Amino acid sequence: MQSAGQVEIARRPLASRTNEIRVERKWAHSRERHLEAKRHLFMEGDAKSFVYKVASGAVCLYRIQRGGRRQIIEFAFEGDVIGLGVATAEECNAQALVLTRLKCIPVVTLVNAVRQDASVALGMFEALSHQLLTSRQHLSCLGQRSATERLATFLVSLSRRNQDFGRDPGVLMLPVTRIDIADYLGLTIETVSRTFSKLKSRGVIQIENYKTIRIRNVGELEWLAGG
Amino acid sequence: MQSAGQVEIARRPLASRTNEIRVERKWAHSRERHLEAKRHLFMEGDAKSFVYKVASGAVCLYRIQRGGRRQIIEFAFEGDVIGLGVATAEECNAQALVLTRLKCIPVVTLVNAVRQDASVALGMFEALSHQLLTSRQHLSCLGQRSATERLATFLVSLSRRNQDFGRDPGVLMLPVTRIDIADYLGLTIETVSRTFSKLKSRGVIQIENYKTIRIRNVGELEWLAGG
DNA sequence: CGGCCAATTGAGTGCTCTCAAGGCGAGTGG
DNA sequence: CCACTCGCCTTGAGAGCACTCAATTGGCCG
Repeated sequence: MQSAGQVEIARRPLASRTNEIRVERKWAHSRERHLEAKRHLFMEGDAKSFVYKVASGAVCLYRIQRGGRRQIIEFAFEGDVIGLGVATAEECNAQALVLTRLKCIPVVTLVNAVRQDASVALGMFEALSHQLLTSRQHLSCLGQRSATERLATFLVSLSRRNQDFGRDPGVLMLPVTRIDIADYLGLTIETVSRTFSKLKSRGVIQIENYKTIRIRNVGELEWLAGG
Repeated sequence: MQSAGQVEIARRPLASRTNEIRVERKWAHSRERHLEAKRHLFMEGDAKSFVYKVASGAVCLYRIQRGGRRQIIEFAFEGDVIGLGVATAEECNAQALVLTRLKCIPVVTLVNAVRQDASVALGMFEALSHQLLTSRQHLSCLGQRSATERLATFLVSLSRRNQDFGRDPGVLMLPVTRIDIADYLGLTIETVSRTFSKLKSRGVIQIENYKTIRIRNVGELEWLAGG
């Protein structure tokens, strides 16, 4: 299906360190904005005027469905980009979960930067590409997994994120309520709560308090999360 | 939150007719490949060597989970792009559902084109952006909706696609089996079948044969699909 | 006609949801 | 310091929807 040469070149595809640096510079020089917990960054249908990057805190992207049920599409934590895409209007709502600092680049500025500098374009492409992957993984999770597996998957992803940021992967400080978790995992708050209890009684986790979870058996948690 | 000027400029964002034309030219000059039904285009983990566009036929992108269950991430029909993203390896499996013709551009070629021509980059960005939107909509569907609503959503999306391609939106020629639908909607084949029967008995659809569905009550189908 | 595959239908189970009550912790006021 | 309240979480009981297992039907092809 392909020669060794093609594979070789494919190993350094659109992504690269250079892009990252150029893009980082853009973010570094951008304006910063603070958002209190529960405040909305934007609502579905708003004209898309900025692209954001979470500097600290946490934001959730969600959509409301008929019947008033809420689906959280994604949690955006430190380093995550929000609002990328070619649409002229926002496609979902964005709400801060806790006090959050955001880097903001006006779409106008970004479009110009993208036209002038291919590296910036590729940097954005990378970010978008990563979001697509995340979204598809989440999709698989919702389509196939039980409540226990979904929650385990969520906890493992938080643990991995801790590790990536040099924090203790064994202690999870949940920046979210049970309701948020439920809406993210496509469950009800009661099921999430029961599932936490089940994991606790199985000795997989320990619940220090509502917002702090200690992982006692990483192996089993990861097994439940499915690999 | 923004001035009128910003909104004005935001109305012609990264997407544009020019990009489309430049990108179309790329596709037009690309190599074509034929794939018989059930054949795989690529498997998860394969080195990413081409980006594809469906010229005719249908492809499904799927992942296998522990326990052997399959989640279909996306159906790719005529005009849809497959394999975009910065990863060096394929992230899911791609299998032809029927005899399919594909346009292929080597990743190497694409990367060069992207570096030289910002329009091509933006065209790819658009495609990726669209895929993200689709994926998120599908995610919401799986997270929140009942079997009936999910199937209705699927049928409505097929109907819309028919309309977009100038075909009769009232007659759906399913290029997929019940199993495919089940794996796409996160249901079992029996539930899909029962749901078809329910829609039939409610007079919403008419089942000409397994592969041909006639919509008898668009309004109710769209209502079930949730808007 | 018989074999095969896909789809349908039925019966029973189980996981998650709904509805409802109770517990925990923080903040407030007497 | 304690009682009260409020928000968030937990736990319980029962119902319902989708799943599992199993049998049957329908269409296609040799």
